[in-house]
Amino acid sequence: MQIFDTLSRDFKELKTVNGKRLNVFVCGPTVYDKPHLGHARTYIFFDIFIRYLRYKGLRPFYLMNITDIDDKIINRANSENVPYNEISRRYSTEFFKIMKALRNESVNYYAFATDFINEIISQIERLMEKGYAYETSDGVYYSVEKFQDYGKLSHQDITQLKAGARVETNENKKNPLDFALWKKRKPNEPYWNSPWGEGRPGWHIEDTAITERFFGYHYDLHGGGIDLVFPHHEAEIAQMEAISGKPPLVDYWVHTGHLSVENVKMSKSLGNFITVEEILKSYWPESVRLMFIGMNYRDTSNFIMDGLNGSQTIAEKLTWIYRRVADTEAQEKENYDAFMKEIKEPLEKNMNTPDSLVAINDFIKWASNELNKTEGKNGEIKAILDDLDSIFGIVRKAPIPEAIVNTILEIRKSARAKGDYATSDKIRSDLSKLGIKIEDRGNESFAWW
RNA sequence: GGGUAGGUGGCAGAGCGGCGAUGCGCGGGACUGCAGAUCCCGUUUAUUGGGGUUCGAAUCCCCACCUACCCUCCA
Repeated sequence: MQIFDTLSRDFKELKTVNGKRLNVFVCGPTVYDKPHLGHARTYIFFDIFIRYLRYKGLRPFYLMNITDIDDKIINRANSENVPYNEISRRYSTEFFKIMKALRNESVNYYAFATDFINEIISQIERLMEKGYAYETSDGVYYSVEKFQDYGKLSHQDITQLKAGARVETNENKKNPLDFALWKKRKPNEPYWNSPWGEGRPGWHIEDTAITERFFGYHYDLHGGGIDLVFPHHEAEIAQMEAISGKPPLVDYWVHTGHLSVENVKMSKSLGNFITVEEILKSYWPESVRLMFIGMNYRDTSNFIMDGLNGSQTIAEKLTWIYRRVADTEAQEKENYDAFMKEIKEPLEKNMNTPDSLVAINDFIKWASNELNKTEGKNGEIKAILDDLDSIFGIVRKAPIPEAIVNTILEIRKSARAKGDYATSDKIRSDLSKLGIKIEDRGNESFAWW
């Protein structure tokens, strides 16, 4: 399949160097607040990407870091007057809860930065030995001028960066672009011991320490939000390739576009951050996923409520179909082959999920028609739904006590037979409030949820 | 100022040299006790602007304008 690589600015054929194994690292969150829709966008995309690779028969190892020590975490801890690790524990727990709620289940391992302090120190020591790092009164810094390729990922010219950028003022640094590998302890800050005294790791070094431990000097694919390209991923390249002397760090750099809300950039100051928690109070995770499937992952996209409402409609159609065939045995026959081909093909072209959605809609239309005519195609419909769910996670299979629902339907049926529509309508509307929809087809009724 | 990615109907969003998809929304009809779902029809000239290449351009080239992201933490 083809995938767009940020470094080469081109589509590249995805090849593995290790048979079916594919080592993948995606930048996880800094856990100092609740996840918002932008996080959902990025992590749902990578979840579907990995699910699809597995569906294809590859064996990706999906590694994600959790930044559990950082200025933001410390600030939040100070403002709440609690230890830093209470903040990181609270919001990492929240993050995992949200990931599960969104049906992002493909991560193999979450690596907490603070569990890799030894690896971090080891990397900094090696950078010092090789002359890429220097110590100052407040920390250890990476000297970007020592690394010839600095800027290659974001296609920046270091001298140009100096020219216009607002750069942090730090008298101790040789170059304003130099970034911290180790930050020496200030009063009331958490710390670990190191050859440079008590302190804590810089942000960029966490990720290379973790990936070196799991994957070594080189791995297949690195993902994250577009905003991380510079300086974060640039710094990762500088660190690991300087240490190893064996570029490249990774073969494919994959970045997701940002999400705005009702045409306004999401930001704390504007107060328009929409948390995933809030959205999931009113919408199914399947709907949220379908909404993002309808967007190209690389585009800067705009979230509008109408769009999510539309996705909810599609999610409900899929569920309606699923309920009708839930008890059927899956059959992978000709219609299954034809629809799955149409659905998979766009994914081969840089995960063009909007085009897959077209094929999914074709399937919905076909399946609805078939279900109105005959039961002959139910097995194939079931097989397609199973695959759709394993690739995209968009088929809702909520467990509801069917026996009870069926009993209620029987009661309602006799009410209708007597022409007692007041009762039958009340049952219908009450169940609807519980998320159970009833449809009448002649004398018989069908329930779904 | 520098870098990068883009500009297609009310909204979302494909197509990337040869009738401009698809979904949502909206309008109408069939069906229904009603509703929902489903089905059918419609939504009349939607490709930022201007040049160029070509028999033919949304698609390739040039110019302009506009947008987003990055150059500070950010998915």
